[in-house]
Amino acid sequence: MATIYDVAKLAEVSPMTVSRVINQKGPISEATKLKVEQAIEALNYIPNKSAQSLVSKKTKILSLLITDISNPFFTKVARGAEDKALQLGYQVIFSNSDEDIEKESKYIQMLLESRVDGVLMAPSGDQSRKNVKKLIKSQIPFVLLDREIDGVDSDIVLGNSYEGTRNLIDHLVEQGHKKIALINGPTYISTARERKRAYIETLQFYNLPIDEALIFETDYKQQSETTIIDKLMVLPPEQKPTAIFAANNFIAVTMMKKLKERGVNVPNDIAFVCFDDFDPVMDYHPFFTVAAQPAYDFGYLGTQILIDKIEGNSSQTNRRIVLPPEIVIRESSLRHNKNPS
Amino acid sequence: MATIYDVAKLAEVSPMTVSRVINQKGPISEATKLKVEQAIEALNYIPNKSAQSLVSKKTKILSLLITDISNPFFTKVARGAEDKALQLGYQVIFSNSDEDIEKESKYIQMLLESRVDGVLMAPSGDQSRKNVKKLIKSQIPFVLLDREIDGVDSDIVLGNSYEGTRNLIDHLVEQGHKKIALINGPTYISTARERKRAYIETLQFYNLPIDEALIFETDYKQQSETTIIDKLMVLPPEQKPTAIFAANNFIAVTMMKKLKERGVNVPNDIAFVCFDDFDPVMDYHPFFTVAAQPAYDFGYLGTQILIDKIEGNSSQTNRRIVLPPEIVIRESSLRHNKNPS
DNA sequence: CTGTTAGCGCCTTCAC
DNA sequence: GTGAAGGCGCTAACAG
Repeated sequence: MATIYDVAKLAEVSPMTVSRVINQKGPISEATKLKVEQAIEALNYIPNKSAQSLVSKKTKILSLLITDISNPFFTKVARGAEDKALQLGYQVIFSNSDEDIEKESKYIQMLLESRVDGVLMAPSGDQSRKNVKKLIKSQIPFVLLDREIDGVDSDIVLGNSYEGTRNLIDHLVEQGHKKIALINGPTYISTARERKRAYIETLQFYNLPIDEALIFETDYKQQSETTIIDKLMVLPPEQKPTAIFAANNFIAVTMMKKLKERGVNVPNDIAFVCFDDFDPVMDYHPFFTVAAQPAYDFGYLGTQILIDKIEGNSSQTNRRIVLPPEIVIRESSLRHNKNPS
Repeated sequence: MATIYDVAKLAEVSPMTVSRVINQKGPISEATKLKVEQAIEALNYIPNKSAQSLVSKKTKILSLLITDISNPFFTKVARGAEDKALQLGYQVIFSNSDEDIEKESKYIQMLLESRVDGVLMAPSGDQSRKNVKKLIKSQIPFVLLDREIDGVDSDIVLGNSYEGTRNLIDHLVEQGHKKIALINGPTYISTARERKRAYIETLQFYNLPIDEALIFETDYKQQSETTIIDKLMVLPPEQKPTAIFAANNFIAVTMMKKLKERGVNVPNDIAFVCFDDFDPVMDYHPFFTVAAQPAYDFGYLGTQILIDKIEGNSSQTNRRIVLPPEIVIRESSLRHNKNPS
């Protein structure tokens, strides 16, 4: 692999001159510039970023640390992040923590070693505080995505979990539901806390009772607790919920599968709503009533803010961007009244 | 940010000794090792990968160059790649070419500059040959995913497009269909070529006519040609297809949307099948009959092969792994005979 | 078991 | 407009 010296020799100039033409800075005569470019071409010379980074202390690499790219929500976040990164000349390394603090910590260590210029992170929960502290200690800029960490103030792009939840419950109540089960994520994750708070406060607003037997906590992962449905189904008729609110899309899918196994029909036997949308398949064959978040924008805006920080175009105060979810009412929460199509 | 020299000074040893404990190689006495570790801790020292790379000529970074992470197919590929990479101590940079050779070329340049140790690539088409040549010229190991490039022999992991298509058509013919439209991807992409070949040969096998008016070519992207459905719908009854085969999931979604707009019911008015699956939402609310590919394995195995090549554990001959698709028959290709549920 | 020397490829600084 | 010297942080090769 050719180096700047090889090019210099061929072009009969100094390495410094070659460096100048590569980086297009400093004064160069057209003639020598041409010679150098020909030499670069002839030798198939490609600048070595490791060497550049060593000097410049910039890698032009961002780290995107999410919980699971398989979740359509994070897929869109990733797409948004990558688009903005490309625009601004950065590359992005992605990592899946799987909601596991150990895995997350391992990645934090790796990204510190890589000297990435900045980090976009959807923390696995409040326990991520220690990892964020590491970033701060190493002075590497970061932006949180989707989830806050209790007690840390930082730049962040997230959705309005409270509002989305309230609107979803509003809808359910309008449909006549009074007993609504909440199948939540872990409350050490800020979104789950907010969704629970909104659930409770909205029920209270409607003077509906809060029944602890209808509130569950599982995790946001693909395989969540399937016994919840069983517990719900054995409840006496006067306590059994007529609607379920799942706190994210993965929980929704797991619960729906279980309901189906149990022979429970949605929406006729029980209504169903959830947070987060699915992939574009829903565009033509909609089913779930959801609070859909602008996930692409989480990534896109988060990356914009991050790069602003990296390049020092940023204000000192932390930015906090809260994006509203869109309530999309579909079949899963609407009791069939006409002939089914 | 502390360097190896700072650590050396604090621990009262030479930088080389520090290097040895970091890399856990070479003989070290327990005593000095401890001293060094304490110094590392005290200074919050983290090895600089750029510097290591400059010396070792290894970055421990892989490039995953796909067309669009938003496609659930590639999402799974990415997940598989990342899982295997982590196992083996690599990080992965991901990029979306959007089926655009220009964008792909730009990324190839970037990854060459980054000196990634290897590349996993789903080429945008046969025109990607020039990019692959660049990789070869720079001697950087690569593995192709999902798509072959006409005229290039390489390690590759892909699906069996021919078999998947044949099985899908078999199914349609069994359902009594004789006029089946093909809405294909661009034939400069190997999968589209194979799917077309299988489509034609299978129809011939059944002594069914090949009607050019039923064969279309659009692209594999999210927004494909929507006039195709219009063209299909104005065909005279004796020519109008009773079934549609879409060559990938994005095409399927676009066509389904258009059919819906046009008031055409699937599967009652027309049957529908496609290549590639969607996200897990389908697990409980299945609709599309598909040839589902083991996308996760594409990424997982591809990464395994790539790292084998990088680390020289590889045989000289190129490996070619062809994974069979799974035909999943669902609602979209089955005419309703009972009361709809 | 530990240290010294030299160099990876590039760029900053300062001459000319 | 161009070049020489030195150093970024680390490690291979050799010495002791």
